[in-house]
Amino acid sequence: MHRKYTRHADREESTAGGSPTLDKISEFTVRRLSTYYRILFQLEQKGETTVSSARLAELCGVTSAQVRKDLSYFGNFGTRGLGYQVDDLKHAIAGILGLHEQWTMALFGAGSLGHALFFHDGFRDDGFYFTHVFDVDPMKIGKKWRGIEIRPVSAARSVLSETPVQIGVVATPEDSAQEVADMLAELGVQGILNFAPRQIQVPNNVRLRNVNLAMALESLSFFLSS
Amino acid sequence: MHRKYTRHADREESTAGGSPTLDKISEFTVRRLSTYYRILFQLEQKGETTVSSARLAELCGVTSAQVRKDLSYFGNFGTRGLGYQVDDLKHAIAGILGLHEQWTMALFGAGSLGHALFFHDGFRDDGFYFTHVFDVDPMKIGKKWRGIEIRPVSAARSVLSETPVQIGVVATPEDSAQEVADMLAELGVQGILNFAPRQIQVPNNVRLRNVNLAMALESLSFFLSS
DNA sequence: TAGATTGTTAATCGATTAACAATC
DNA sequence: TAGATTGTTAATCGATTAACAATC
Repeated sequence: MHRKYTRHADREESTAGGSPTLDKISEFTVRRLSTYYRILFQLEQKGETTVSSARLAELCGVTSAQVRKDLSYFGNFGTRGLGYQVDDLKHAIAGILGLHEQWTMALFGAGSLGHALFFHDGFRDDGFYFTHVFDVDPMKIGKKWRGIEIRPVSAARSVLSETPVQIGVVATPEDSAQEVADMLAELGVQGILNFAPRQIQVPNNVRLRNVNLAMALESLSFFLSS
Repeated sequence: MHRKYTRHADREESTAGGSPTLDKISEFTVRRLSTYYRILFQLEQKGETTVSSARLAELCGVTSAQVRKDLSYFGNFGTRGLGYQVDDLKHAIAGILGLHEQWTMALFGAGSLGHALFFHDGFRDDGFYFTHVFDVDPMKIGKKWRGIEIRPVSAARSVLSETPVQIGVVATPEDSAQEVADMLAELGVQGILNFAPRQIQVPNNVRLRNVNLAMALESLSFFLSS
């Protein structure tokens, strides 16, 4: 659909009937695309209309060759001699990252982390919407967040069968993370974003991303303690 | 101190008078050490006393060679034929990551993200303690979190000169992130953990880690939209 | 046209892995 | 001792970068 794999797709026959070899793109490239996107956003706000790979690279802390290489996997977005149109490139990257679509998400765990995620503006700006919130705490059940009622986890299976979501966000204590993940997988979510500090197992057809808040601090203290 | 660089340190003269070539260790290795640490913690809780590199690797989703190689940068922690003592290895990795030390942190931004970070147990378990909280919102200033009073950001400079911290945690709106970072750098913090979705600049003597909550979702939607 | 900058190739760099001698 | 598993080397793999022809 929105992807164009100039090099790979044109060269060799696309592997096994299916989507165009997504796996050729590394996690590194995807992460950098997120960064380019954010910086382009800021450049646009500042009123800049064009940007070179060198300038974009400088702002993102990478090399200009890296920027051009990353983009080249998806198409030709620039003009030789001139650089890139900020708005066009931003729009193109949004498309590549899937941010033109609307994503629905169910939140598990309405503790302080769940609360922070639910009200995090960055998600909605990107097209990610929480449509359900579940918790086990009777004190929380029944409350409403932006009009969405917090419901018991025990109701999740039937609720989500009725009105499915694409992504499950796990912000429960670590003990219940795997249980929740199992249910989400069974219900057919496409992806799980896990904030519980525990390795969770999911079947192959579910995409998993783990975010561990302590890890960044541990990396920091490693480099600080010397 | 707690580091032993068998290969590097023994081979070549340690570069320029200083700590033993920390820069030889990649960010990848450090991140995996965090994962090993967490898994070892869980193994210990389950009562397991020894573990092989193969088993540890399986639980962490890496290869056994990777595990042994990562550890080999810091010393010999295992016994040929037998594997590793769970408690010893866990303790050794904690030392490597600097988790035996106590780290003091100042939190900037007492919004819902700041709140979640402040009350995140994982940090204290690792030896990271918030000792100060700052915000600009008059509604929040004066409140206490676990006995710590939320103070105006304008007071941060004098407060932190008086009682310094090692790490600054930025959970402000993105507009003020750079200002806060500048002040923290000036006050001589060693590291900054930034949760604001904005690239911030810091001088070379300050270690910076950015955590962008949206990035994990964007990576997810990239792989889902096909 | 001359200067600038892309898209892409080939070279380099660094991280991962396979393999195995050392040794419990 | 025989079997298991480490620590380490050398081979492989993949990601980054330098360089440049294409071209605005």
